[in-house]
Amino acid sequence: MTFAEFQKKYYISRQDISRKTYLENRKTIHIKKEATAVKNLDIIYVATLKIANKKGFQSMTMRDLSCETGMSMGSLYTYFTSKEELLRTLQEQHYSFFVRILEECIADENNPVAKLRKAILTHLYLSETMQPWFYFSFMEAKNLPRTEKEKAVASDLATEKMIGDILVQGQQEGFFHPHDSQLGAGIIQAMLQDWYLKRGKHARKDVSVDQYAAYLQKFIEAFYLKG
Amino acid sequence: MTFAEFQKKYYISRQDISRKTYLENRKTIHIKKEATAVKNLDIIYVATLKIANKKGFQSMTMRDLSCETGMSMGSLYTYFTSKEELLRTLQEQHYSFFVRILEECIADENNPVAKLRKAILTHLYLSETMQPWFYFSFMEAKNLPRTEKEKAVASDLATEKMIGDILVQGQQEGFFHPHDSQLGAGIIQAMLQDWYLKRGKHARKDVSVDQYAAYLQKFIEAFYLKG
DNA sequence: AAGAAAAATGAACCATTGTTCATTTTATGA
DNA sequence: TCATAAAATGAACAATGGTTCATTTTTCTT
Repeated sequence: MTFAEFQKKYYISRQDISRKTYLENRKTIHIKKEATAVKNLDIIYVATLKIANKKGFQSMTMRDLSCETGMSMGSLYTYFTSKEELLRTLQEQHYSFFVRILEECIADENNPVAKLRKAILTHLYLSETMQPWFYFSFMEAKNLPRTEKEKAVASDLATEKMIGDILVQGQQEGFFHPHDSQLGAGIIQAMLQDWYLKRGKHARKDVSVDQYAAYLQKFIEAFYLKG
Repeated sequence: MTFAEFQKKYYISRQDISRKTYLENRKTIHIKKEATAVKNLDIIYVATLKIANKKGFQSMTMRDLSCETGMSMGSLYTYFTSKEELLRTLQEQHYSFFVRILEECIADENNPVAKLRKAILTHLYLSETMQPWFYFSFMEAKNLPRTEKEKAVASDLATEKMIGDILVQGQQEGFFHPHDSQLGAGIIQAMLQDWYLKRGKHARKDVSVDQYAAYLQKFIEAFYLKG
């Protein structure tokens, strides 16, 4: 699967994240019409990620957000009860979207070599699709409220464990060299993170996600794959 | 060279960073006795990195810093003129320390295989020695004042270029496979960054910097080294 | 088109936080 | 031991920024 194919298959507009936000927070969002709420929630999310990724969420003022979204202060507060609640909801909704797609993608492969390839590819494609949130999630992790912070840490470990498990399986079945799978998983994860943390650099070098994925693949397989 | 040997050879107490800060900022630091200034600057730097790495520099209040250092608000302001100036000085002084040691360490190797090993090892050892600052520098890069931000970006690119140059040299001299050296340098850098960005995780796994270095070495050489 | 419901507005409020400075405490040296 | 310089103090000030709500504007319905 190429990135173009991935986008076609898993394309879900950003608005679907806003829609779920609205449906799950009807009590606190004082807007009656779904269309209005979804449209504005999307604007707020995009603006928040844009500003926060430039100057940090703490440094982003509600006036900044008001300016960027074109909405008044009071209007913003009909969509969430506080700045912290905005952070919480944004994180929660994007995270649950990420988990859903990831689980949908993986698990149909069985051969460890193919499984590793699929896992790496899916992660890269997802982080490409949702780059602003991946970056945000990494950089703001320490500022997240408790529950969301724990989810972020758990998600990080889950990703690492997923890769580690594939490495272990590959070793047991004789496909991979018997290297330390924990260290290996950590390093592979670091390579995956580099893609969304250094997006600007990769863009400047004109490296596509497919080129990056192919290079990673070769790099990793040179060390692990037997024969 | 092991990490223990590196520490012995390049050990410079943190106070040397404070001392240089004092000597270069005598006009703004309203303290007459060097010993007093150096001691307190060190306390301030350590506390700042500690708090900022936990909650972010913007979220750190001067009252937090006063509490952590045990110094009064007024006292803090005899060591720098503003919170931003503290950030600037801290970054500038640590960065110049880092560059000095890095340049001292590298450049005596000529064979590209040895050179790559030395570069990786030195970077890991330095980031181990100055972990709080490395982490800080990565996470706060976007909040740094203009000059310091540019230095941080330049430093990042310089590290990548250094690695890339070694890869190119190795390819030209026939030691390395002809892989894309730019992509390779970026990925190696990502592996190096993982060491100081995920310090807690590595500590929990009881991985020493020497173990990590050895693993990286093998990983990278499996892909690049011929034969 | 008019009335009612929904949505948006932004000035005002107040807690927080960077910064200062008149005063107190500590260190120095004769 | 006392006088003076050095250093530290923390309450007070001013600006910033999150939050609210009485009012206005827009949208919908009949």
